[in-house]
Amino acid sequence: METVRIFLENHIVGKKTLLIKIENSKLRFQISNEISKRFCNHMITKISRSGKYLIFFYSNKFSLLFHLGMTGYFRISNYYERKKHDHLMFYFENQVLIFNDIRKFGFVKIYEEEKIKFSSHLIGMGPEPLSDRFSAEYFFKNLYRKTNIKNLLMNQSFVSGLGNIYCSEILFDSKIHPIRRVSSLSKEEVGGIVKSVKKTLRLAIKAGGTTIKNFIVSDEKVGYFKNKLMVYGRERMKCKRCKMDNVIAKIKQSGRSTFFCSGCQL
DNA sequence: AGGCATGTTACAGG
DNA sequence: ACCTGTAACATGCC
Repeated sequence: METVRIFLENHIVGKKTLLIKIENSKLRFQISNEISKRFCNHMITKISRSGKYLIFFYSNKFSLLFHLGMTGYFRISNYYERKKHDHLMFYFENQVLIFNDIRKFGFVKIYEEEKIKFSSHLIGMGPEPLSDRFSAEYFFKNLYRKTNIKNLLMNQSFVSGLGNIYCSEILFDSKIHPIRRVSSLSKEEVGGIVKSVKKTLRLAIKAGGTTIKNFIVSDEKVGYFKNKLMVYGRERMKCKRCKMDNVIAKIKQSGRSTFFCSGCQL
């Protein structure tokens, strides 16, 4: 999401929205008809991100909160070319921004600028993983929780923005087995996981994010982190670290796939 | 053909 | 208060 934010910041901040067209209003939440009246002829002043949410700030002191769900993406071009599952178009002077979402788990909502931080979606979020607030000390204070390390990392109220792919990658990097109860983690292990979280995200952002299948940012060269994945999607393959054959395992945790090396993650 | 898997999260219920 | 399962939906792969 950070790479999506950077992409949008580079392309549409400072531009005036001339026309908004709703192609299909059915998303996780219905797209409000108010959107066109409210934002046409106003300028986008800033695009920020909170966890996996994006916020467009407009010059009229209103803002748009987006979530891309599993299959949502933005694309930009010089003219509109219709594609299946397009939901919303923002026309600018020489460009159009399109929000497309196959599975309709994403959404967009309108907020007054002052009120958005109190939105039910943002209010309970944990610290940003790359901020100083997400530290070994913070982590250690949460080891009383009664869950495994994979699910803790996935919990957006513990730390915001980590998705299913990154959680497998992070635990591989820290050599921690995903089913470990968090109460069993030592101070050293917690420190290592925090380091792996920051390292993995920094690398991913540098590589342009993790585009798999439909998670397209644009036609630009982005999404190359998928080429750097160490465990995700590598079931029964050789471990890239310990080199043992056929050791990458795939399990389910709370309904989500987890990949790990049964040789070097303890 | 049909069952299962897929990047997320809101909500219900234990 | 915290944790887990389920549902929302469309598509692709065995």
